[in-house]
Amino acid sequence: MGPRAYHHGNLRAALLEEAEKSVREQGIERLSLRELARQLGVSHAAPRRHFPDRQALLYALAEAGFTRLGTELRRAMTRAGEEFEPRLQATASAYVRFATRDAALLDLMFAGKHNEPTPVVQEAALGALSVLFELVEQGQAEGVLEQGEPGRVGLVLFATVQGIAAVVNGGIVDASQSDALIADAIANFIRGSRAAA
Amino acid sequence: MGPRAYHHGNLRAALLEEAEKSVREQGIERLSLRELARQLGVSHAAPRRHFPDRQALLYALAEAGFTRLGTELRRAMTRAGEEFEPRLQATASAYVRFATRDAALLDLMFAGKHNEPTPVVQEAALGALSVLFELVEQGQAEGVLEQGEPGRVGLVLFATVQGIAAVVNGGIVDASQSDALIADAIANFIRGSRAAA
DNA sequence: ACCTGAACACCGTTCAAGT
DNA sequence: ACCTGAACACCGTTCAAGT
Repeated sequence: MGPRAYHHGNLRAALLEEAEKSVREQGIERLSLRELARQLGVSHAAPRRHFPDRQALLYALAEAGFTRLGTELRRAMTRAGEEFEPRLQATASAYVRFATRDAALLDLMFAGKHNEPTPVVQEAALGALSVLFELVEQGQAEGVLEQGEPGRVGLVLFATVQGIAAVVNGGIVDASQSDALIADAIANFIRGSRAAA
Repeated sequence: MGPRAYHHGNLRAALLEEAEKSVREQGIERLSLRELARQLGVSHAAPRRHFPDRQALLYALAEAGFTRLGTELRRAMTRAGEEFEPRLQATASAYVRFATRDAALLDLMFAGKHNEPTPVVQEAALGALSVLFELVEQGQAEGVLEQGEPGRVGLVLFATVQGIAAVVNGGIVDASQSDALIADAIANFIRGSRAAA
């Protein structure tokens, strides 16, 4: 099961790996199938066996991105202990860290508007975001957050972390202020959704 | 001062207008300088007089986008009357409307991470976003929002509306639920930032 | 099954030259 | 000052052909 030579059965995985690196370093627009093929030592037509066109590669990248995001969020959540608020803070922090390190990939993952999302990407997205909804359920179970459909307040939470990521990535706020913004926004979210006691 | 023929002194404005339409209909990736030139009946090298390269055109589009966003936000705010909460709701609504109608342009405006923002774009952005900060100041003056630096809570507000826009544009939530999400998120923001009374 | 090489229609960018 | 036309180096995509 060890990795074989790239152009002997492992080309798909190699393409994804190289593409993810390229997107991180150069952005989506600069991602070139021909350049990828060159770096992996195959002909420019070889990728077509694994990805029928450029868009198919982008979809695969988005799916892999959601999978990785999900595992990073879950790890951050579990490492933060059992208490609700630190858990939420840590998870939001992990989200923004992902978004900052892979800004172009995040754009790709949530492109959604200009190239309709594949069902398989949709599913991967919901899997990653389920961590946030679990957190909301925990908060509700502990009586910290207001009751009601978890979906409603979960959506507000998701919008909150996504908004922080967008503001940081948009260059509106300096990266050094990122932690402070996370703390403010999450504290604000909790206060706003707090159970009436 | 009336509009002269496109290829006689008005090419720059014509390029911007046509490019904005193209970005709205086809997204940024499909925007082609050669195609634009074709549609306007000039040679493919003519745009170069007004925009040294493709990126320069994108920056100009972003700047124009922020200017338009600013006027739309301000109009929505003033039309909503004097009361704080309806004003905030209306302004957030206008923001999301802009984001929905010009999703690709919004991406371009906040690209920031992968092509560093020009100072002139930065300034246009701050001008548009100043509407949000004014709203925060009004809320503070009326004692509805907590005191403290308006920048801090203004940033949280901005992250909130940007997050709503991202969630709606990302296809996570159906467009029909968009109004409900806005109402929820803004109400949540106000509760979370409410003055301790 | 997987890859190659040539071909096609497109790009952005550059530059000498025209008016 | 503003635009043209040819040229260059790159794309994504297609397809017959190789192993």
